[in-house]
Amino acid sequence: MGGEAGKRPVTIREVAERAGVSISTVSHALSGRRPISAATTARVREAAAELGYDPNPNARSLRTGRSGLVGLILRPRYAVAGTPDRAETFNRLVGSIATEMLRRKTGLIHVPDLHDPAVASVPMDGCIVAHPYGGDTALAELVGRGLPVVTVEEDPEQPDLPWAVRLDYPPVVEALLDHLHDQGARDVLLLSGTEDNAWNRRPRETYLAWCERRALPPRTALLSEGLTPGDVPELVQPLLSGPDRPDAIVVATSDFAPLIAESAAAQGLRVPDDLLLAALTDSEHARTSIPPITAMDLTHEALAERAVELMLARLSGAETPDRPVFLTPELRLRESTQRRK
Amino acid sequence: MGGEAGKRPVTIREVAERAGVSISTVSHALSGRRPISAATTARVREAAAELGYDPNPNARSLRTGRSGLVGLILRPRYAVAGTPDRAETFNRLVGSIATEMLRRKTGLIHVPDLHDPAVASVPMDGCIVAHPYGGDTALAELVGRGLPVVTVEEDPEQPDLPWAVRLDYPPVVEALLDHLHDQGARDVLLLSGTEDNAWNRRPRETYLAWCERRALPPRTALLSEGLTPGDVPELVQPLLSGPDRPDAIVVATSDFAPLIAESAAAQGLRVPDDLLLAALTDSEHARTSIPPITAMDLTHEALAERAVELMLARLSGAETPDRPVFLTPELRLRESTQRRK
DNA sequence: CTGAAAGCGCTAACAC
DNA sequence: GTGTTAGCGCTTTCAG
Repeated sequence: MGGEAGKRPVTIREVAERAGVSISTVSHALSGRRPISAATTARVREAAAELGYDPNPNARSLRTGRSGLVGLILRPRYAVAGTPDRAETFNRLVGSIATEMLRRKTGLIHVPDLHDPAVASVPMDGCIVAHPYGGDTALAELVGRGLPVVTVEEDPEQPDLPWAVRLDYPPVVEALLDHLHDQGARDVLLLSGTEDNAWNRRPRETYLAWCERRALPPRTALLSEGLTPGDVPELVQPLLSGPDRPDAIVVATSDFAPLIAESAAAQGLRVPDDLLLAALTDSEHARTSIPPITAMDLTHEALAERAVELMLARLSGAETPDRPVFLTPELRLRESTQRRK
Repeated sequence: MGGEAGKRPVTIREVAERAGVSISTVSHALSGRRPISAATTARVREAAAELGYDPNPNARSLRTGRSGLVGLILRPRYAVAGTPDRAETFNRLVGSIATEMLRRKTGLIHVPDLHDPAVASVPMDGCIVAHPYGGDTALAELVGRGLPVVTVEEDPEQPDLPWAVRLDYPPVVEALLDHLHDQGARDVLLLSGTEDNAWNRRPRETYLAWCERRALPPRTALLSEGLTPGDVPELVQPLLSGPDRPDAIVVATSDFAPLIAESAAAQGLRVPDDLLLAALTDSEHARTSIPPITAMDLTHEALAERAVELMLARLSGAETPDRPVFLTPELRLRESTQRRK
């Protein structure tokens, strides 16, 4: 207790002096890494407590080569730049990872900027990279440094890196498309995001394959995740007008789904009667929109739990697994894809 | 690129050898902290790039005494132990702080456990402590170490510490109580949480003062934030039965509000007709409950922004402010307190 | 069971 | 403009 801000921290040397022993004895008494007599240990502990000694983590890490800290890098640009609304996905993943790390009593560092030399680099023993891009540069950089990395979702160019937690999109996306087809959709438009990550790539691949199998012409377009809500209607408007308008839309970014529903309404199209609508991530917007919008829940809490587990296993020297961990997203069917009979 | 995991990191010494200069020249060429000829600088940069040199952050911090990292400690127990549902508040604050720190290009560390000696301590230049308890031990510990601390909400026992972002509860809680009174409530029950922090203390104080001013008998009870949803109904049931049941309830934890509405319904009481209901923090549960529940939004995004701003100012040597920063929570009036005429 | 001393990689005085 | 060197605080040999 007590003590004013800015005062010099207590060092091991001071503890040693006070306890009347050498600094190595202090180190060993406190760490228990070699036998020290009970009496000495007690004296050292007492001195340390009285002085309020707290070992300097930098000195320790410099010596041992480990910091006990894990880094976290969230790749998608919009995660940081996005509006508060858009932040839900980000918050959910970050919050889950932080919670899981706290449970495991390991510090987590949000890595500010790997490439900017003006930004101090970060003392981490390993790093979780979430939603890497295809051929991700940050990922390559870390791996190049020899740092143990675990990814949340795979780098789509390196899908088989074993230290990863992946989402198994195909069955879920197919289930969604089949559902739309069952509801009568014959002209499904896919609006992907522009970030080149697994979340945009895999569902698109599945969609194209599905269209081919069903002998339906694929229709795709892009809608950047970074758009402001105000931009969406005018981009979507043209897609909804004309005789060849789609009868179903699957949009990646769920925050845009309600805006699409509104645009449709402005053209006299009702959801789900005239247009089926689904999103590839879940959010409050999707749930509370009227009508509620069918969405794929990426189960961030589960992703976080497994990623942390994998990272800590890797740091404890576990064997390289044969393949990534696969999790299945949850399809949340709601009114927006349920045609009233 | 390239390079396999586990290989020894490149040190400044190797860069110096490769560039054919001394290590101090490398240091200065890279940091620009003293004039080095353009030719030498170029050679050094090239050598560093070829080798994939990344300065060891521990060595640097040990030397300079600063890590460029800020810690974050979230005090409420339920923040970590809570259910995924309860995590919304936590996620929102953590996500906002992380986002804000990333914008400011400063690393953020979630501090795992300050007291557990088995947990490595953390190299932080300062620490944000969110929602401290009355006479908070972690806060005292950090201050005792001389570490610059900024709090999100105040330690209720030390309300005047200037390095804090506080919420100005009284006017908002009064507005809520007045609103309930306007809607006919004459017997308002306050269900506080059990965490001894500002969020529980301040509204309670305001409530008691308000009751006295209105000459109404105060009625309060506790409902721990850590309860599982299943526990709530049986605890609330007795409060809702009998002739002296309240005609309005203000419950701190917003996740419990819908459960209280259900308990009321089970006893034949409708919200808002027979019972007004409001919560002291906002959440998806409150917004999407039927009816939607009036709640106080703690504006975590704003809290985060100001706290980060304050911390970085403090670390840059800004003067101690005269008083804490005050923010006003937002009252979200919804159907649960709107009596149908 | 305890002490002395090397050295982790870096920055900043201090020479030249 | 560049090199040499001390030393940040700790853990860990190596001696005793």
